[in-house]
Amino acid sequence: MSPRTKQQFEELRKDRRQAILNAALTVFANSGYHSASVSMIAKEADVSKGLMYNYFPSKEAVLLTLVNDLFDHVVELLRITPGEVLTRERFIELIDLQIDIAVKEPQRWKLYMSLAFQPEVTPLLMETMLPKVTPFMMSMSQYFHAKGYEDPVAAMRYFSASLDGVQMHALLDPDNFPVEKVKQMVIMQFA
Amino acid sequence: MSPRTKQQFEELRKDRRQAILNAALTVFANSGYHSASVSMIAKEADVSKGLMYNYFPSKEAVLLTLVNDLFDHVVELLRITPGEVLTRERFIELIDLQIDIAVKEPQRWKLYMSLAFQPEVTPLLMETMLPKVTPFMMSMSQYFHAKGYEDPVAAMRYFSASLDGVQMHALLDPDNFPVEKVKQMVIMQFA
DNA sequence: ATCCTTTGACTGAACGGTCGGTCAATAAAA
DNA sequence: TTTTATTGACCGACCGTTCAGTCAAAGGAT
Repeated sequence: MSPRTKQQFEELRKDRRQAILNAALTVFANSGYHSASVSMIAKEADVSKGLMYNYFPSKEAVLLTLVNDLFDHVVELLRITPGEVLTRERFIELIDLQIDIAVKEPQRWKLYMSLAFQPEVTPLLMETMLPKVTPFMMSMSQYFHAKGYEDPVAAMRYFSASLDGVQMHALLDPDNFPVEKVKQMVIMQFA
Repeated sequence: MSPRTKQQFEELRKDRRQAILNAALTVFANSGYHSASVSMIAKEADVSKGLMYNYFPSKEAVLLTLVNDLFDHVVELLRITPGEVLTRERFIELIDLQIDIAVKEPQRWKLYMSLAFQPEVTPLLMETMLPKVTPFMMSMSQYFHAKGYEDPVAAMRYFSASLDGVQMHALLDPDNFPVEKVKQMVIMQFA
């Protein structure tokens, strides 16, 4: 009744699935979500177009999977526990990690940034993003509160806006943007 | 032997052209450049699809015109003269103006931001942008140099990254982002 | 007044091409 | 034979773009 074992199939599917995701990330990051075609992704993944639809129900589903994986990756990297109280060292480490993500994984981060202003995907983006970043936000404003800022929430918003700006510029001009120096300035200012 | 006068035609064309540009800005800002179709723009402008091509050679040309107009608008608003030496008041005014652009003209600025990560248009964008923003950059780093920063260029890059981040967040969450408070914090920090 | 000619803005059907998505047929393994 | 991954021809929809033709307006001629 069963040719290959369930396990064999599962492993096969897992690998193929990942190959497709990797290819999609590359193509999306290089061409942008809308300009990237399913055929391009299939070719990049060395797979037929049809097979894509055996693994994902739609092009959009591929995108959402990628974004979800990205957020999970970030959460795991930062290891923020809800309600965590930040020491100065921890705060500095978080700045360091956050900026490094953009530098070390430009593809993933470019994709994420490029979606921020694509109105038809932004709601879906926010939906999966918000619950995962709120603990981070909370700890941040708590940190600023402890530092004596009169409006910790505003400080937190300014801080995270600055961080995003730095990531953005680091991505758009990776050869000239002085990441390390800027990182030090961010730390000087906020920590 | 003569139909409408030259002048009549010119005025007519000027109005229609602007109507098309306004419609295009709306549609581009709401749907993003790639998702927006020429038909959508035509409908928004109350004009036939064909007429669009009487006024602009291509969809891309419409976009480039919009972007160019935006930059001219910004240059005129900031009134930076090449080589200008900034006083503290002037520097503060520039911060104020820059952030206000994003708040007061969200459509235009959203469009501009959404293009930053659309790889096939970015080169064209940079081409028309760079010569117009370099005077600004120069004056900035000169200001930081005068303030005694040891690396004025890095400071300038950090500063403009922060500004972009603030504009970005102000656009993405206009209802909750505390623009005025953040503006004061930017001034406190950099001026 | 009435025609007639000339102009260029304007329309909408149509074009070649590409898109996301489907599906019948096949390959391969047990 | 059964099961499941895999293929690529194929579909309808829509894309940006083109173009043959329509139309209102204005002035000269009658």
